Order: sequence, then C-alpha cells, then structure tokens
Amino acid sequence: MQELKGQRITTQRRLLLDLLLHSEGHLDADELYRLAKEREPRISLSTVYRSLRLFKELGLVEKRHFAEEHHHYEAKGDVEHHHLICLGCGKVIEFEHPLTATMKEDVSRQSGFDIVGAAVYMEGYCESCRRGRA
Amino acid sequence: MQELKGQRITTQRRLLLDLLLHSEGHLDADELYRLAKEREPRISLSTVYRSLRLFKELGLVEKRHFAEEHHHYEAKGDVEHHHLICLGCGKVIEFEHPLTATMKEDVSRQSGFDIVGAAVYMEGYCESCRRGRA
DNA sequence: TTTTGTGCAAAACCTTTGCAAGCTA
DNA sequence: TAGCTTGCAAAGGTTTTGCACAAAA
Repeated sequence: MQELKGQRITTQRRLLLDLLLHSEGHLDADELYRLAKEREPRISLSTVYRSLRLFKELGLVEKRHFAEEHHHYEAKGDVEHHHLICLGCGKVIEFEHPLTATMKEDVSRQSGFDIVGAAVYMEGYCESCRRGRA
Repeated sequence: MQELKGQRITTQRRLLLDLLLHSEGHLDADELYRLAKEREPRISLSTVYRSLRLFKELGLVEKRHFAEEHHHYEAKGDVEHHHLICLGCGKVIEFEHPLTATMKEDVSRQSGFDIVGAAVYMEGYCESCRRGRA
C-alpha cells in the first residue's frame, strides 16, 4: 500500500480503501461507514468523510452524483466506464464506449482545454420497469 | 405562459421561470433566490425550492450535478448540450456533440433500456488556468 | 518525539416540511 | 368559495470543523 503518497497509513484508511476496492462500487459515505463499523466499531463518520476526500485528492476514488441523491464513491479502475441509471428502480449499470475517446479529443481541440476526465450519465427505464409502466 | 399545465400561475412562479429562461444558465437555488428577491423581496427560499422541483417535474428545467458542489438548474433548451468544467477557475462551457446520439442508440440496444436522457461531463483545465499552473 | 490522524460533539450547509394566512381560478 | 400556494420557522439530512487524545513515522 504505497498508494497514500506521503500520507500516513492508518488502520482506518486501509480498511476504507479495502472496502472501496472490493465493493461492487457506488457506495455512499454512510454505507461505507456502516460496512467499516462491522470490522472496526470505533471508527467515526468524520473519518470516513475525511478519508474519502483524501482518496479523491489522490485520485484513488471517484465521486459520482447520481440522479437524485447524495454522492457515491467508487474506486478508480483501469478502464473508464460510464453509468446508466434506471429511473424506475434506481438500478445502476456500467458501460464502456469507444466513442468517448473521440469525443474527448474533439472537445479538447475545440475548447483548448486539457481534459482530465469525462463522465457520461444516461437515464431511462430498464426492461422490467418499462413493462410495469406500459 | 401555458407551460404550467394545470398548475396555478403565481407571481413567484412566473418570476422564477423568467429568471431561469433569461439567465445564462447554471443557477443554483440560492443564486436564483437572491436574483428573485431583487424583484420580489418577500419571496422565500422554500418557494424557490418548491418551484424548482415543480419545473423539473414538468420538464421545464434540468437539474445538474457539477463537479464538487450542490445542484444547478438550467432551463431546458431545444438542443441537448453538455458541459465542460474547468477545475482551475470553475468556468462552465457548454458544447454539443453529434456522437452522443450514436452512443445513446448503442447503449440502448445493448442494455434494453429506453433511454430518456444523456449528459456528458468533462473536466480539465482551460487555457489560462493551464498557463497559471505550468 | 514530532507530526499527523482520530473520535466526539457541535456547527454549517442545503433542502424539506407543517401550518396558518393569502391568492388563483 | 374551494383548493392550491406561500412565507415563516423549525426540522431533516449530509458534510465539515475544533479540539483533546491517540497513533504513526
């Protein structure tokens, strides 16, 4: 665990990072806090928030803003992936798409920005929710 | 102003919608509240929140979750556009891109979703911020 | 031993809600 | 007039912060 460049490696940080890496993704602060308490009952919610901010600054996790609610955090994987959210049941599906790279280049060229990240959110209704609504 | 299908047209709602339509977009609730108070000093923040929720339900505005902060609201225009945010100065640039349509179709076909909306967020550093950092 | 991180409690925010009074249709 | 909408104040939920103690380097 060299990942915390310069920052101290504490029991709490190791535990939280571990939970983020091994979870299926999309944890919010409170869910992470509850999971962490199972293994480390004295951990505090402030520590969870402070660690998440640190991890984000170090580029280890990403902070997502899904449709309606609060923030979700997800450990950064190798491939950039995007999110499709069902407005009916809230299910989140991840996908990749080759065109995002092209889009990034185009936007970068047109705007003069140095683009460091791109996120695509799509929303709609999944098959079962659509059946329920029809 | 037929836009409020069935809902009552009040001074407050007319004012808020007007501000949203004529602003350069990306107002948050508090900014909108301050603008509205200049013209209607007795308006309350609750009314702003209630109206924003209503407008959103009617499809008149969109709620955006930019990089770090709280929600921003933007009147829905004719063309779907996306956002590029400068991590240095916070500037928000809007852009359109033809490939999003293709992407929507692909994702819809692969997932079986009926996709009703797509949003692309990119972040990076604009030219002047990049110069400052170099 | 020095510096950084933690837990706790309190504060700061943003957003929603209950209720009596006001306004729209 | 009947019912929806408002303003106010209070509550709710999430996130941040101050401080004394604990842990890491």
